[in-house]
Amino acid sequence: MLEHSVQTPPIAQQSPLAVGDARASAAGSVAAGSSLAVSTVIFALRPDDESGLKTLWLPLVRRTRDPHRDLWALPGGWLPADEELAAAAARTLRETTELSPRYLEQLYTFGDIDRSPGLRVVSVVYWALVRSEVAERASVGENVRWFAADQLPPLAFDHNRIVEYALWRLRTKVEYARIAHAFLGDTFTLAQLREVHEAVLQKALDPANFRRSMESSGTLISTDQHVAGARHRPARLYRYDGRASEHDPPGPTL
Amino acid sequence: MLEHSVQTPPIAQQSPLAVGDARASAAGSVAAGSSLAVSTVIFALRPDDESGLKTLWLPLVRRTRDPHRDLWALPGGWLPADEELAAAAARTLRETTELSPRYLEQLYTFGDIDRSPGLRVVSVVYWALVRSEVAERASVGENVRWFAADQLPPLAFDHNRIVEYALWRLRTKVEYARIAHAFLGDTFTLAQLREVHEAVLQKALDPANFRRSMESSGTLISTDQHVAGARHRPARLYRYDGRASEHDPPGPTL
DNA sequence: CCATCATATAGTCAAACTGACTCAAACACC
DNA sequence: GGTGTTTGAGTCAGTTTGACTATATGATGG
Repeated sequence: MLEHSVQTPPIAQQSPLAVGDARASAAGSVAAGSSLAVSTVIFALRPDDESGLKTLWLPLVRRTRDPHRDLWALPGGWLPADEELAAAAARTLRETTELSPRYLEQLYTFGDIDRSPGLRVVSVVYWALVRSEVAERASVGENVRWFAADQLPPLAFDHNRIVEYALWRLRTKVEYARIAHAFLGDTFTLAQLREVHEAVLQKALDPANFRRSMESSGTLISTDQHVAGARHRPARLYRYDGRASEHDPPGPTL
Repeated sequence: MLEHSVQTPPIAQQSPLAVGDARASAAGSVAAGSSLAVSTVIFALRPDDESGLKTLWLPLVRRTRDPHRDLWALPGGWLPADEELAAAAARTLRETTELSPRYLEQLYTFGDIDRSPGLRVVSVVYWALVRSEVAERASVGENVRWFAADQLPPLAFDHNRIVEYALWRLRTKVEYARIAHAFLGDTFTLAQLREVHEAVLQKALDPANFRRSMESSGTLISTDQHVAGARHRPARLYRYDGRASEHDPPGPTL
């Protein structure tokens, strides 16, 4: 287990801003003068209209004021002084989708001077995963809409870049971390779990090899339940082993 | 190259604040009211006084005002409205150590409500690597001192936690990313590079296997120079292949 | 000049891991 | 009861990895 191997993580860059439905907007001046916002990239799996295969989708909100009025943007808002960062991310998620995140993690802090016209805004961006079935019936309104993650229109600020980075992170992380189950219910079949991996990685995986690697990962608990109904051998239901990963560092997840 | 394998990256948590020698300190109120600071965890390799082996060291600054007056803290300060985040990190690094970073990357943004008494402060924290030889003659004054990374005193705010997280990140990243050379000069022997890895990972590595893995990584360019003088076979000098990693996502490094 | 020392560098070997693939099991459906 | 489809077990070869052996080469000291 030495040095170099496969992938090299990212080193993103500052950039956008995030104000879905920001509230107060007076350009207050801090110690040295910057505004702090929190935004969230929310991923869910949905069947593509055409292929029927599941793909990644995310909700965006329409901006109702300048700058970038009428453009779509990531859900977010100014950080209240009395709210934790992750809590603010979870709240904006809930406000736009009426969902609770199954997984929520800080992505990156974007702070380029020029990413927002006029006011300097620093955005702490989180990324979240929500369950597919729940996302199906998630609220959609005039100013909230779900988009296929790889077919986004030009977004406000540099939110396109943020989503790109979040996608990169999701795709690289799903290969070594146990996060795929965040798209599923408490119990699931290996086929369902594999479907998640295939949707995220955008490539087919060998069922037998996938099974082998998941079983050897030690993160699955097999139940004695099976799903019947399909015209083939019933699949066993599994549950995720919630015990903390031995490799995590400092903090918890949420 | 499927799913689960070795390590699971972190999910740090909010926490500290960072004001080495902060400047203005009026508790200005932003859009919703938080102060934004930038801090940097600066790593260098230094020979341990006793063992002579190289270990990780980092510079801290003594706080000259409340809160936590006289405690040691990470270099940092308030974010000027007209300065990029990474630039602010590099500047505080330069101001405290008179060095330029060979490697600089955003670590995490800490923003727990209670991590600073009184004022809510959100700190964007960077981590940096500097060359060992240069760090040797780095400035040290009454209010700046280098500490062994694994023997820190209680620091201001939750800077202890930040350093722990930065250490975790350095140790996991050195195994898959090409960052070890940031501790070295432009050319180096494989023994020197291995020494860096050993110091960071705190374990001995097999010279032959290390060589094999580095050579197969494709990131080393062998020069035709050798270092003579030692009482053994001369070691070849190598240079790092600066071409961008094919696996990086969105942004550059700095 | 030669023996010795210490590390550089090359090569070997077996266990572990991976991707591709085969095959029996088991249920729905006709 | 036969057919179709996916589950779940197992095989096999190629690759990777850790442990280890062996040779190369210059400095040093007699």
